[in-house]
Amino acid sequence: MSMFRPLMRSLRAHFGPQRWWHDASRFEIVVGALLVQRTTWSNAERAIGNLRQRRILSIDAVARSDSETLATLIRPAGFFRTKAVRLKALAAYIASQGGFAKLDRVATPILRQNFLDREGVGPETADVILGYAFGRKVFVVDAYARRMFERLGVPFDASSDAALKKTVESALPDSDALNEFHALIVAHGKRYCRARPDCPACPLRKRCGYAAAEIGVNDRSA
DNA sequence: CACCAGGGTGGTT
DNA sequence: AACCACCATGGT
Repeated sequence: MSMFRPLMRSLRAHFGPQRWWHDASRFEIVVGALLVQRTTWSNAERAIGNLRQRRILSIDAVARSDSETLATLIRPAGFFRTKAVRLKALAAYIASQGGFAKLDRVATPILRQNFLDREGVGPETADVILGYAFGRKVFVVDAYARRMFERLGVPFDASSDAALKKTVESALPDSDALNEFHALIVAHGKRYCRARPDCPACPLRKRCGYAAAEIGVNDRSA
């Protein structure tokens, strides 16, 4: 069951360190997590750049801005009207709870549910926030992870993200490792598996720098 | 031109 | 529970 560590090592050897949000503020991570939904990071980055230029990258500044202003600024991220309302509400929520310092005292399961209760924050976004902005020991289950593990023949219940999440969280030591693992899985997915069910160029099949046999699991895709 | 990207929500069957 | 339409920009 502990094939995740060797998998992460070979992914890192292949793609190098990812360093998502390495020099970003905690609130910027929250903003990024919401804005990047169903779009590219480059588009989300432009939106964040617009917010920064207008000095609207703090909890209070976003909470005080009107949705129309936010919508204009985050336009490149797509779904901008929807996201503007949700972003403002999310900032207002964090402010209402006394900011990050107070939220840091909340237990992970409770904190996760609190974020899930926000409009526009689903399982993946909540876990990105918990993992990257709060340093909680959380693994982000996304489409890339499910597909990769399925291809590798990792036995997991396809109907339960929670089970897979828990399994990976138990296999890796801390938040940093889980964050890096998720980033590496995304890097792999973007490079090789983008919108291709058969994934002809996928290194998990042939030209694999970290072949399934190498990490001790069965390769179903072969 | 079509298809998709680091999702989530609300409605229908 | 499994679908569906919708949200919308920017890249290929």
